[in-house]
Amino acid sequence: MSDITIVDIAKQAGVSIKTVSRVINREEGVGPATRARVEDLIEKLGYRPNVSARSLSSRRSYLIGVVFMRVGAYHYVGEVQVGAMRACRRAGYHMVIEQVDDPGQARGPGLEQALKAGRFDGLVLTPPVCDDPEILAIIEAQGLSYVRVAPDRDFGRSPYVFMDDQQAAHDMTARLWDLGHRRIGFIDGPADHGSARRRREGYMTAMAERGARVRPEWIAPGDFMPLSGLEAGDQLLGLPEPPTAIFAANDSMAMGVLSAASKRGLSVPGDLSVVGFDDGPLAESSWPGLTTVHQPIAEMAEAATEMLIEGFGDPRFRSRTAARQLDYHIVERGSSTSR
Amino acid sequence: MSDITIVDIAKQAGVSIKTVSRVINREEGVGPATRARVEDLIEKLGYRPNVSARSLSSRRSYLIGVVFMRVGAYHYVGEVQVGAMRACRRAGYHMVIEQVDDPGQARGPGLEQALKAGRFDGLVLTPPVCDDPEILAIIEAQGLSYVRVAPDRDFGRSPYVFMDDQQAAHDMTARLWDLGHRRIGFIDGPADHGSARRRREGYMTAMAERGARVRPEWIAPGDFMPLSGLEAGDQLLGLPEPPTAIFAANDSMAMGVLSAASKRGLSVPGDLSVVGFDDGPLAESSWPGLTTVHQPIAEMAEAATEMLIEGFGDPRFRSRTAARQLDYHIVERGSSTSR
DNA sequence: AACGGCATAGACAACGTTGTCGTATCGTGG
DNA sequence: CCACGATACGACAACGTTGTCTATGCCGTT
Repeated sequence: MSDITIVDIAKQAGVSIKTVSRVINREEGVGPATRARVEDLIEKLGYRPNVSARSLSSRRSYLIGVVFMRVGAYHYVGEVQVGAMRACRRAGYHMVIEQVDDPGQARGPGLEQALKAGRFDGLVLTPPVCDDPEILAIIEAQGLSYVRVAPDRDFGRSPYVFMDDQQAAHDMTARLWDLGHRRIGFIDGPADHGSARRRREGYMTAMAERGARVRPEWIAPGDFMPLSGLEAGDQLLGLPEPPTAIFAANDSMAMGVLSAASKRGLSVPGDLSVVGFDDGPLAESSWPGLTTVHQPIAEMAEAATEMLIEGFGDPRFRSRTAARQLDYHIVERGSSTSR
Repeated sequence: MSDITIVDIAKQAGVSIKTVSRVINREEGVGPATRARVEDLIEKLGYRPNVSARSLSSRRSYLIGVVFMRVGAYHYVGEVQVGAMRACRRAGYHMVIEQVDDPGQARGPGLEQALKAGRFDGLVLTPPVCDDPEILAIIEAQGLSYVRVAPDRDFGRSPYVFMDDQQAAHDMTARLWDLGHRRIGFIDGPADHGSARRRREGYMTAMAERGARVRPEWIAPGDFMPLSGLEAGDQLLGLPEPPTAIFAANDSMAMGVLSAASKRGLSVPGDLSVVGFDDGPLAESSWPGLTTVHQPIAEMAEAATEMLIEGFGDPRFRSRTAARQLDYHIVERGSSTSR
């Protein structure tokens, strides 16, 4: 156990504990010589301030909560954690993760209690938690700062980080077009899902810009799960004039399309190009590898955490509707090729 | 912000703060009437003890660190977190996650600093961190309690939780045998990976018990990645007398085998049965669904966290070589059938 | 009646840091 | 040479809890 305290450092340096405190916190009012002496001692003894004492006194916990819901892909949450962790480390914060299993649980012993315990200097919220009005209300009632990652609405409610799903889908569609594909199918996501909607619109816009008439039967419904991709793919490939390329609104459904193709004995990308959206682990591990849009999830979480930390001390933080946009990019793998 | 403190409760209840403290901590020495009155008041005012003050005074942080390395599957880490979170919630602990990106980083600003800050009542270590001697040394130097999940060696070094990989692989092999398969291929994992070795041994034992001679070419090398599964599958299916069933040492490689089969125009499970190990998200999302061994990852992490929390206060905790074994089960999906 | 023991409760000092305010010391301008 | 402001530092009281020690009341026993 790290038994040395600020008092030990102060004694050995021949200064008061307050001076040591000043050095630790990079406050001014310490002469260069004194500062150096104290810093050396801290280094030498391997002293680390006790975080509990620190937060008790300063009313800051140096703790950031990352709130998420366990839906579908572990991948998303995992990437968020990686990014948030990077930012936390840099700023000397720790990261506590808080899981909300279902909206009802928010008021149970879970989230609310955790928030009330007086921890957390701020929160990073990920979808779909960041769009849950009940949870937002609880958080705001506690007076906590928070930043949202890829929120779907209430953009003015807090700072947030996002990427342009629509433009990304547009680019991907344009890419297929440039490869010579003209009959391009699209597999939609859940109806109430904002990202899914934006992706569909990107597809539609790109097609329209190129003077292509999107036939209604080219757009098949899906729910982001692989099985729905299989069914939708089956449906599209069963058309009298089937598409030569299929753009699924996420990777999982694209995987389903690969299965559908294999069921019909079609080779990918020879007979059919398939592209997805997300660049999750599935995209790499499928065969052939999936051409898809890379979402910078870790980077978005990192940026969000950064914004949060920078905003501490600013009382008007919550109303500052800062937003940061990050870039996607298209990852070319084996599942798409020119016609 | 939760501005009410133990003092407010004490005043309103007409008792001393110490008595309130006793109620909170379920200590004895409080009369039933007093206890009830205090409890009501706590409930009514929504009071939650300030964790910083608590840990400063009690030298307990009510914080548990989950240490992991970001390798391969998000799924594993995700499940670990789910399980550990359950145990933490029950016991009123919070969960801080600490990522070790590579062994070298352990001594960098990352893990060691985090540990020194005097946080963490204990740690839960997951593979492969739990087998890293350097990291274990750092942790032990801090005098921290820890429990390992599925360690691969040094079993006497700390309490741990595990499942019987060998028996599971044995059962799975027996199952294929009972379905009528006689030529059963096996795709191995990385050479230095303990679980992989145990799974192979389970397969070998089961075959041997049934009097089957395992031809060397039935065992193909792999590295737990899907591509290696594809190659190994290709190799096995290219044999003059190809196996009728392939058992891959993990799900990712089993996915590769599915691709290999589809490349050769073989239908699964009609022409070939394929089974895996892990029951990760791939197993559900593949087509056909993968028959596989379900590893109770979340449950193992939960048990480990429980052991950790129960062990607090026991100074000889680390040397208590308690171990808890959890059960696997086989999940039947569409990728295997009788011959 | 006196006493010991138990159940219940409170007073007070930690815990290790930061915030507030006070005080030397020093250089500088008048 | 003095007044004065800046600079560098320290004393001391928070912060909200728990740990330790002590006090009170009540019961049963002798």
